Amino acid sequence: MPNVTETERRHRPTMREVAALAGVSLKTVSRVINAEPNVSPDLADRVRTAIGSLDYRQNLTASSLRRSDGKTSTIGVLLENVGNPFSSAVHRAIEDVARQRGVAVFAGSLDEDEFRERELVRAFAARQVDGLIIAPASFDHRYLESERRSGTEIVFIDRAPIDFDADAVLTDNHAGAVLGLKHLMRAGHRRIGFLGDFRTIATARDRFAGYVESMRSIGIDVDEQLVRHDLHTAEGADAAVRGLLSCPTPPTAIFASQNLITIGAVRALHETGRQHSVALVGFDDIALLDLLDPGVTVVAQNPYEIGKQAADALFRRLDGTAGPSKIRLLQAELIQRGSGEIPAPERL
Amino acid sequence: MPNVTETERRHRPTMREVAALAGVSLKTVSRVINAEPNVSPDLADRVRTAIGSLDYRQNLTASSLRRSDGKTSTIGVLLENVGNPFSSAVHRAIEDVARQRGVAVFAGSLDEDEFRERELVRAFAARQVDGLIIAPASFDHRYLESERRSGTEIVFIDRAPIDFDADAVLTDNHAGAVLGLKHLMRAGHRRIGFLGDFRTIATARDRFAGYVESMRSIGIDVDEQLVRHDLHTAEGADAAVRGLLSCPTPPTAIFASQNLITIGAVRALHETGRQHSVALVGFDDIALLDLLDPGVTVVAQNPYEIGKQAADALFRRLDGTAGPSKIRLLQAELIQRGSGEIPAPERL
DNA sequence: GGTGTGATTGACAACGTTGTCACAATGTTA
DNA sequence: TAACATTGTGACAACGTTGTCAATCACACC
Repeated sequence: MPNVTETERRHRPTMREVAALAGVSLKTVSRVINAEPNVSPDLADRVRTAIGSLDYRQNLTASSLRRSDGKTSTIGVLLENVGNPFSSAVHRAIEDVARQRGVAVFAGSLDEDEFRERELVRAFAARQVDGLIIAPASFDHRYLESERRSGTEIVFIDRAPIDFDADAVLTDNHAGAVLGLKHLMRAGHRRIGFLGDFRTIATARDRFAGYVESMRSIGIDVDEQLVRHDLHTAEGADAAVRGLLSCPTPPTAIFASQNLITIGAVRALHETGRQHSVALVGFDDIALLDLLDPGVTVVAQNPYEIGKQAADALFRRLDGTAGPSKIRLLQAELIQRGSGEIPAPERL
Repeated sequence: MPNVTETERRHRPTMREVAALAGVSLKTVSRVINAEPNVSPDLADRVRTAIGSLDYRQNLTASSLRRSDGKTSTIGVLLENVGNPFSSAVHRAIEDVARQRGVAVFAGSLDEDEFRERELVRAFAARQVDGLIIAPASFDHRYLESERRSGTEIVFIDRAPIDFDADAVLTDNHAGAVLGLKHLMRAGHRRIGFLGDFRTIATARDRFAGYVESMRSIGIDVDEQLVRHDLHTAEGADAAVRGLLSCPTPPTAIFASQNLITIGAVRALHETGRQHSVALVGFDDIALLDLLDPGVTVVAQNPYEIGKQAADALFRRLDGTAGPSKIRLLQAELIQRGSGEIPAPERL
C-alpha cells in the first residue's frame, strides 16, 4: 500500500461529501443522520449507502455548535484522584449512568489543589460540557456561578458546596464517625486515638466532630495527646500510630478516619505486633481488609452509590427539572471484621 | 436576586460581545486571546478588560472547528474498567502527562466487551479527539484504520494490536509468568496449580504459555487437573482453589495470574487454613497484600509506567514524529513477601 | 378547476471561532 | 522625494453542522 499523503491523512469525510456522492443536498444528509421524518426511503437509502462507502462519522462538535440547545452530550468529573479506589468507584458509577444516555465523560484529579480545580473547570467548560460533577478541593465555590449562568449544571459529591447553591450527594460523615466510635465504646474503650486528614477538608472536620461528640457523650473530654490531625498518607499515619503507642498512657483503640490512614495504621499495628491488642476502626472500605488478621472493622461509605446518585441528579437537571437544590445524605455502614471488636483491657 | 431568565441562562458571552464592549473588531479579540503578535498594547488592554468584565471563556469546540489543524487538545482513554486498581493507575499516569500539555482526557470502561470498545471509539472520535489510548477488548483492530486515516493517533496498552500497525506499551507477560514460576520451583515446588483469566484475553494466554514453558523446562508436562482457566472474578478463583485443594493429589503451590484471581485465591487459602502450607504467587500488585499473613508474593506490573509511556508515545506522534510503530515491552518485577517462599513439603 | 394540505427537498444563514487578505499608517531606504 | 517594508486593524469567508424557510409536488376536497 502506498503511503497516505498528508492531505488524505488529515481529512474526515464531511456531510457535504456524502451529499455529493448520494446526489442529494447537505440538508437531506443531515435529516437522515438525525432521523428526522419525511425523507423518502430511496433517498435515505442512497444517503446511507454513501455514508457506508465513505465511512462517514458525524462531527459532534460542529453539530453541537450549530444546534440550538448547544448540548454536547459530554460531562466532566472532578475527583480527588482518579487513581484512588474511592474516586475511581465513583467515576465508574458515573460512567455507567452516562453511558446509557450516550454521554461521554471527562475525568480529572484535583489532589486537594484549589488551583487545579479551577483549571479543570475551565478546561472542561471551554470544551462545552453540559454538566460537571465535582468533589471539590476548594473552599469557596462562588466562582462557579458564571459556569452555571451559562447553562452548565453542577452537582457536588463527597463535600458540600460553599457559598454556592447546588445539588450534592454526601455521606453523613459525622454520623459515620459516631457509628464507629460508639462501636469501640461498646467494647469498653475509653482511651481512643483519632487519626485525621488535613483539617482544611470539611469531611475530615466532620469526622473529628463526630469523634469529639461521641467522647463527650460519655463524659470524656478530648485528650489532645490522643489526637493526630493533618495526616494524608499511609506513611504519615504509620508514624502517628507509633507515636501514639509510645505515649505514657497509650490508647486502647484507634479510629482511623480515612482509607490511606487506615492502611498506615494497620501497618504500624502489625509491625509493632499490637494488632490483636489495640482495637481499630477505619473509615472507608478497601479490598483485602477482610483477609487481614484480625479483619479490619470499618465504617464504609458507598462510593458507587454516591456516583450513581450524583449522575442521576445531574441528568435530572439536564432534563430540565427545576426546583430548589437538594442535598442527598447517605449513611455510612459499620462492617465488623474483628479489629473493632477487640475488647478494652481490664480497667486499672 | 431576581431569577435568571431562560435567555440569560443559556448564554455564554462570545468574542463578538467582547469585541463590541472593547470597541474593536472580532479578529482583534481573537488575536489577543491567541497571543498573536502585532496588537497595540492599549487595544489589548481594552480587550482584556472586556474579557474580565464579561467573564468571557473561549469556546474551544468552535475554535478547533475553525483551526486549520483541527486539534481539540483532547484525548480518549479506553480501559478495562476505570474502577479497577490497574486501569485507574494507568489512567492517572495518562492524566499527569496530558495535564502538562493542557489536554483533557475522556475515559471509558470496556468490561471485555468488543461492542463497547467500538461504541466508545466512535463516541470519542465523534468528539474529535486528537488521539486514543486503548487497552483493547476486541481481537481485530482493522476497524481503527479509518480513525487513523482521519488523523487520530492511536496507542495500545496492555494488549497488542491485532492486524493493525500501531505503537504499543505492553508488559512481557510470558517472562513475568516464568519469573513467578521459577521462583516457586526454586522453593522446591513441582505440583503447581494455575489459575487463569478468560483464554480469549491475549495476556491470559501469554501467562499460561509462561506457565507451560516453565513446567516443561524442568521436564514436567502440564497436568490438566492443576489448571483452571476462564476465571474472571475473585469468587470464581476462590471456588477454583477449593476445587484444586480437594484433589486427590493437590498442588503444593498456586500461580494466580491476575489481581482479582489473586484475591480469590488468598481468600480460599485463608478460609481453608492453608495459607501457610500452600505457596502462592500472584500476578499484579494490590494494596495490603504485604500486610497479610503471610504476605503475598507477586509478579508486579507497573501500571503507572505503562500509562506514562503510552501517553508519551501518543504525544510524540501528535507532535509529528513519523517512523515505524514501536512496541515497548516492560518487564514485570518479582516482589517477595512470604507466600511465594513457602517451601514444598518433603518429597514422598 | 381551484384550493388547501401535507410530504419532500434544497438554498441559505448561522453557531463561535480563526485564516486570509486588503488597507491604512508608519518607518526605512535609496 | 519616491519606493518599499513593517505594523496594526478589520472585513470577510470558512470550518461542519442544523434551523428556517421557501419551493415543488402529489393528492384530496368542494
